[in-house]
Amino acid sequence: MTTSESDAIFSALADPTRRAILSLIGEHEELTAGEIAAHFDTLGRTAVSSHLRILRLAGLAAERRDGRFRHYSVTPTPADAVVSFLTSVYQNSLEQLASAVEDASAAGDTPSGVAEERSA
Amino acid sequence: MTTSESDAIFSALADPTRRAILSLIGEHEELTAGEIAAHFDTLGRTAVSSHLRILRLAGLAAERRDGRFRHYSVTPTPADAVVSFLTSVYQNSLEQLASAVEDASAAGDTPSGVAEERSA
DNA sequence: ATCATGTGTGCGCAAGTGTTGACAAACAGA
DNA sequence: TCTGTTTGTCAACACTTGCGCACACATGAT
Repeated sequence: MTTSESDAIFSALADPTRRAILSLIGEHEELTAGEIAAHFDTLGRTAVSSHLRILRLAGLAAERRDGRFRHYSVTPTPADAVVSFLTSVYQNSLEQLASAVEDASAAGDTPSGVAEERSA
Repeated sequence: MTTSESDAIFSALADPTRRAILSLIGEHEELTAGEIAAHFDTLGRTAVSSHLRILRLAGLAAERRDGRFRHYSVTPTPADAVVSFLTSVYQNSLEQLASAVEDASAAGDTPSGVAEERSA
């Protein structure tokens, strides 16, 4: 079992633009490539397309082709590789992680924009 | 509000070597830079030192200076930025994430090596 | 004081990554 | 069929990143 899969995921997540795209898609159900590109005036369609390709290959985004449109959505399964990495490293503070997740879950708000760190 | 902090974290996590280092440190309480470097025969000490610097700047690893030694440990606080990003994107499947975390928490084993994806 | 050890840093090189512009493919409408 | 729209892909460029080497710094031992 190689590191290829978690590698792809973490690499994909490394780019702030891709995280922003993923967040953007997450806010909506589905978004076409054009809609996504429209949200980033500092970015060309080619760049967005490249990022979408990487997200797709990493298994973080799904593509649904509908005529000439391509609708993108967030892959329903949370990134297992991310979770298992976190649990392996932070096994000591797992309770904190779990409570943080439940906390955010309880909040259940509609996040707008890229996820930012809080007070930290 | 910049993306600087989560940026640093995700960038740091993007490198498989750095994830391996973080996992390695996580298995032990503390490790000196030399001990860490010794675990990677394909890697020079300089490279390890650079990685440790990046992990430190990202707030993922802590350094304790003891004489001429430098002991590294995993920062007790799990990466909040990671969690809040995941929760923002995967708010729909938050329950899965939470259960996965609790699952791993219940297992409570001593992971050896970098966290790998399971059957996926 | 001198030497040996543990470790970080600056420099240059090789490799990887993102962005852009131009082109091609798939499809809808007239 | 012809045209316009939506989108992906290819080639080229600039930028960034990781690596090893040599050196410097700090500390401990002789």
